[in-house]
Amino acid sequence: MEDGFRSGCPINLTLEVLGDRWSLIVIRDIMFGNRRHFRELLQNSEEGIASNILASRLKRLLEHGLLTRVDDPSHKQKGIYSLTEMSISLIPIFAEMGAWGNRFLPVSEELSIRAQLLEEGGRPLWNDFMQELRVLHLGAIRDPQTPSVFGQLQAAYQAVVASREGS
Amino acid sequence: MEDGFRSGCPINLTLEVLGDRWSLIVIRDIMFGNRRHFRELLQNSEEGIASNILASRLKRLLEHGLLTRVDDPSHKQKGIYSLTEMSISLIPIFAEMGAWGNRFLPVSEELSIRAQLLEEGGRPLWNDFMQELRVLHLGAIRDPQTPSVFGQLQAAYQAVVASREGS
DNA sequence: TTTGACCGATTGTAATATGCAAGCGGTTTT
DNA sequence: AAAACCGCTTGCATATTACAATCGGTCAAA
Repeated sequence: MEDGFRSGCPINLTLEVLGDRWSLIVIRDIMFGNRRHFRELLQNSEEGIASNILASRLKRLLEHGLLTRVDDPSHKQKGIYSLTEMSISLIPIFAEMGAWGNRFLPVSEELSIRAQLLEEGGRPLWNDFMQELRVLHLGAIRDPQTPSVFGQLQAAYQAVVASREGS
Repeated sequence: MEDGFRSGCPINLTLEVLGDRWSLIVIRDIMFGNRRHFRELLQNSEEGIASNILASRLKRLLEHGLLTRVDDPSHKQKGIYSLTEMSISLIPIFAEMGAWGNRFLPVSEELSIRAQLLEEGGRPLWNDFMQELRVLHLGAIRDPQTPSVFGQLQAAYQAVVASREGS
């Protein structure tokens, strides 16, 4: 029974794995921002993660099976980080967290549009997005029927940014 | 713009408010365990929260509007902690976290049954439960039509515990 | 009316996590 | 050959956490 966890409660276990201020941020950036390299995650970070924290979180997420890493064939020092089924399955949690934050916290307009679309799209959209992430990160075969959710989210974000610059 | 938050992203903001190892545990115990006093939260804690951490989390959650506190008329030193609409609205997040933990982490049977029921019940059950929590914590009027979700979850938990003791 | 259990916290101390800046040896680009 | 970039580490200061003991006050029972 004693595996180092505080309790076997599903919510507690989820918190023990993901309940800190950075782990989900890293996964979010890989997932929604398609950042696949260390430097991409470091330099494009909206919240300004420190390099040592990023390094420790990537290591931890690898250990817990939420990410995988392969060498980048185009650059001997780069690694490519990918989501796993475990982290792709976090989409509903991200969607609900985004919806809750949108409702109760002082979100900025351009960063909230994706959360809003995910909430409105509901489970069917989440499933499409998860399938798309399996294609991107797990090498699954893409179904040409389903439109790209990733593209939709990006386009909506760009549209808000553009409209705000124009105003 | 500068309100002390790292960014205006809904997911980041949610993490800044709830992204630690204890805040959601405290809310979970109030919500699913109906613990309303400091000592109840402290002594019945499955994970063994320390008293100073509990005190600081309760204070923080009050400040963020996730809990309210009133004096207990039956005891001059006791306070009664209640959920708010903001924390009751966390039900979908708890449900999704529970479902994810159930699927990917080494949960214990008796503590996972409630997460399983919440997942199977889906949005309609969540809505019933949220309405029930409004009755318990916000003084809303109870609809005698809808059966008690709280009672269902408790009964299922007890049943698992009993069956395990019997085996 | 005394006693002992209980009340919501607070304090002290040590361990751990985080934030920040600089730098590592090496690779790739110019 | 020089400069930019690569993932990642180190050192150090600060903040958060864990753990145990304890606070002054309240309550119920003897």
